[in-house]
Amino acid sequence: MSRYDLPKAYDFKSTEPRIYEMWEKGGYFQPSNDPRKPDFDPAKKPFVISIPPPNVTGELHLGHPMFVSLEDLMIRYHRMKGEPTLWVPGTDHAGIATQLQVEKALAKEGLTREQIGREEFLRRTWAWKEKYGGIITTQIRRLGASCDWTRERFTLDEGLSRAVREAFVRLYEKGLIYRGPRLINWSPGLKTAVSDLEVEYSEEPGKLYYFKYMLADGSGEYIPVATTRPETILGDTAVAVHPDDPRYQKYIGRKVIVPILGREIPVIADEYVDREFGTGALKITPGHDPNDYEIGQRHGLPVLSMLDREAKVTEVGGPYAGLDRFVCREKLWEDMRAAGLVIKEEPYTLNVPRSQRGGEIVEPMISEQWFVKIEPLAKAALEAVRDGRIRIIPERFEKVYFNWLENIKDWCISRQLWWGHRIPVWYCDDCGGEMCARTDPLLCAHCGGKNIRQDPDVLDTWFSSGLWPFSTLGWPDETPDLRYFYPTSVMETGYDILFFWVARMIMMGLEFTGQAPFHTVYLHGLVRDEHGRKMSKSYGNVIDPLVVMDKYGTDALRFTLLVGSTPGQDTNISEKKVEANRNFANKIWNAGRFVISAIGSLTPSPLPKGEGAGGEGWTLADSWIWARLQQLVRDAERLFQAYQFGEAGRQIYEFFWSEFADWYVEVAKLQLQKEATKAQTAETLARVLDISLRLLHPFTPFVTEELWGHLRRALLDSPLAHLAKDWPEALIIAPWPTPRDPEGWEEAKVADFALLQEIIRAIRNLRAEKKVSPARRLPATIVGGAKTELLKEQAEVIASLSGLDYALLSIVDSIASKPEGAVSLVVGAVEIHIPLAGMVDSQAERARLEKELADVEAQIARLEKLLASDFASKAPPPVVQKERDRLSALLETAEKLKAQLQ
RNA sequence: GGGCGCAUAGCUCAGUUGGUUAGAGCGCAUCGCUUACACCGAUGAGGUCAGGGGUUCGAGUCCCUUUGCGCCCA
Repeated sequence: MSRYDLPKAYDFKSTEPRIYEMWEKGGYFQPSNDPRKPDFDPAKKPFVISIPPPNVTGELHLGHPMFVSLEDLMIRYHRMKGEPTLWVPGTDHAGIATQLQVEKALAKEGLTREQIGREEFLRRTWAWKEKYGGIITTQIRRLGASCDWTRERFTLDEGLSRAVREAFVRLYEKGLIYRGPRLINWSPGLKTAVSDLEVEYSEEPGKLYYFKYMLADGSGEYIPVATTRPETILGDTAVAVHPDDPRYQKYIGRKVIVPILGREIPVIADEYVDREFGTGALKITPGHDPNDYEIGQRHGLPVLSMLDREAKVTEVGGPYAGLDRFVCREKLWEDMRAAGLVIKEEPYTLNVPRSQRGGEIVEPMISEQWFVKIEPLAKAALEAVRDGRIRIIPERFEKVYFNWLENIKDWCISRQLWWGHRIPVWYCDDCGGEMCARTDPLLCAHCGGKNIRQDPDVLDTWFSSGLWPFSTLGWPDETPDLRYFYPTSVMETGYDILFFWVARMIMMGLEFTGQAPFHTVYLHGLVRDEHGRKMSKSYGNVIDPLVVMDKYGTDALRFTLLVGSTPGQDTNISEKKVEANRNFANKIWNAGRFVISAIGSLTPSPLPKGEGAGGEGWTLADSWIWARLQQLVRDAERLFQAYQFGEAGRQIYEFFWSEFADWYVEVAKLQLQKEATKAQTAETLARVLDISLRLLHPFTPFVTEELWGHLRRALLDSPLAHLAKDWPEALIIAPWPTPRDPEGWEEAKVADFALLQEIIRAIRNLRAEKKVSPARRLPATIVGGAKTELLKEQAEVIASLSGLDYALLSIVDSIASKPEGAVSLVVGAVEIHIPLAGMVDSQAERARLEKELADVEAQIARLEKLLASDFASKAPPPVVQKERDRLSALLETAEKLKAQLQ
């Protein structure tokens, strides 16, 4: 195989790993201007993204390729623009998820974490992380991610742990962290608190239970009450009615008796009560319901915890103590029925709070937890978006963001887990003192006692993720990286973690660094299956990105995700789409092969003068493709600036396939056969391919890098070596094409070429309709009118692309009468007569022309009406002119058609 | 209950300062292995841009409204 004899189909399997290694080893992922290096220039403005850290032991799913594609695209674009570019990679420790996996492994050995103890458990978890933690980053590499792996971080590594500690201590010292018993969401299975955000509500069929709250005075009177959770009766401390409810007003201030337990509790009045719901009387369980908790606070009601950490009934439940919450529900209800307290049950749709992790029913309960007083932080975060320091794309998510921050509740940050950042607070058993410290204390700061112990809880993983944009750069130290790369530029992630993560990063960034951590938030949508369904294992519609990449290549997957998505909008993916884009990668490859072989066939010869392809000596096709390419460069740049990456990709795709490959390459085949145009054609092919590959590189980095390398070597070995003399050694750092203003000649050339395309299409269409064999070259007479000169010049192109016989093609200014036995086509002012001896049915031919004339006349009528209306005076002149031009072309066509019908 | 999104060709989707006969991919039909590519090429069929109203010379695009689906928050 000779040097430029490339395989017929693009082989991504052998290419991708090789190219990635070349990039990484070549150091291209590291910023071109680096504070670690001696020639560092602090004045250059960098472009920085911190990766949304995937779970360290997580599995690759389509969400990863989505964010990697978008971020890598932005990073590559800015890198090619010559900006110092840094993409900081890393993973997070995913407290609950990882701990669950390790516990699962333990369970296989018949062990629990309590049995082996905290220390041993953590040792095992670290071992687990070492074993599986590299998988996800390897997979992210496979996606082509050009992040600086020398700066990879992990939320539990030493530096970041110090950042977490520092952040906690600062908030603590500022009085923004407090500990106390509050109503929180408790996960009985995991035995930890979870934050409000980690609870999802699902509508499920259930029952509404109606029963009697007997008056304590022994009158036999009762208040009917409805509840969805009868077991919580055991924790009731009041019954509430609406103050204006005539049914129950008389009971306000009196006492009722808790069923079975016999406790006396008051009847209170509160406007919160919805008179329409149930019976209009509400049982109040402050210990197990957020709304009841608030009512309880208002009325100073006692708070009873009737469930323990495992959601079993406590001693508050008297005879039911020790029962599981759901068993208790049944039992209590039966007992109440026996006691004649049950009124009825009816079917009811419940709103069941479930843990986002694992799906078990979460129990609101009172628990001693750590909280961040969030309001001051939220205020600052609101302000940063309101005043434009941070912009969210798409904009509508700003509203969502405001709404959440305006109604935010204090953040429960403690988790009763072992895997995570331990809360840096110690308690003294001697004096009861509490201390929060940056370094582990040995003695009590208050009494000097040795009997101190650290709070057993760890912090919510999102607490450390919130520090990510600056902790990864070295904070709290004023490192050179932090000084230069912070604030970062764009935060790109899914809209589903706007609250979880983005908002918290903004709050923390402002609080700890005084600066917004990034100026732009770009939110992508969720990836769904081809019919818009959420992917789920149980449904069996999960698409595994690794399988897809094995089958179609990384570029195909990336292109599919990038082009198929709009900011903030969910996107549906199917293998079919990826396959289509695999075909596109192959198209790029083969067009490239063609160009390279054209370059390889060159012998030294002079080139026409003039820059680009608009000047003297360039053919119409040369000028046309150059004009179109320059337009593409302008459009792509505009779209990139507007974060319209998908649209940019589509336009590049369209250009490459439908203009460059389908038309220019076809014309080039002809031009390459002639000595006079051979060199310039190869040059144009090379230049257009080069710029196209640069534009495509952020979308499909592998195939473009590979091909560009071949193109570069082919050029350097050819008489066109000067074209590539300034090119760098790899496409990844090749300059992004600079948009240039049009030079003035473009419009006419594009219009001329469009006429050729129309003529060629008309002839091809005729051939297809008349079933003329593709091999058969047809004679033709083209009557060009004002365009005769142009058509004569382009006769070979027309003949070649439409299958006419060049030797039997005559192009004339005008013609006395239509040739006998010929089929006639009309394209604007141009007539084409093709003799199709024996194939022309004059009857049918006449009908065809008549139909065409009718169409044209309908359009003429429409345009004449339009131009006679206010449109002519009110629309901008260029728009009007366009319609006038169109009309005159139609009039000419009609003219010709009529003549033919005579 | 509040907020947001979506509804465009059989399917999946583009269409961002409103410009006048609406685009792509897949699928479908007919033809073709022409020396870059059958992971291809050529040609074609297919749409009252969810319904109604309004603004405008002009609306898929802006405003109001109805219907259906989805999401977020409470």
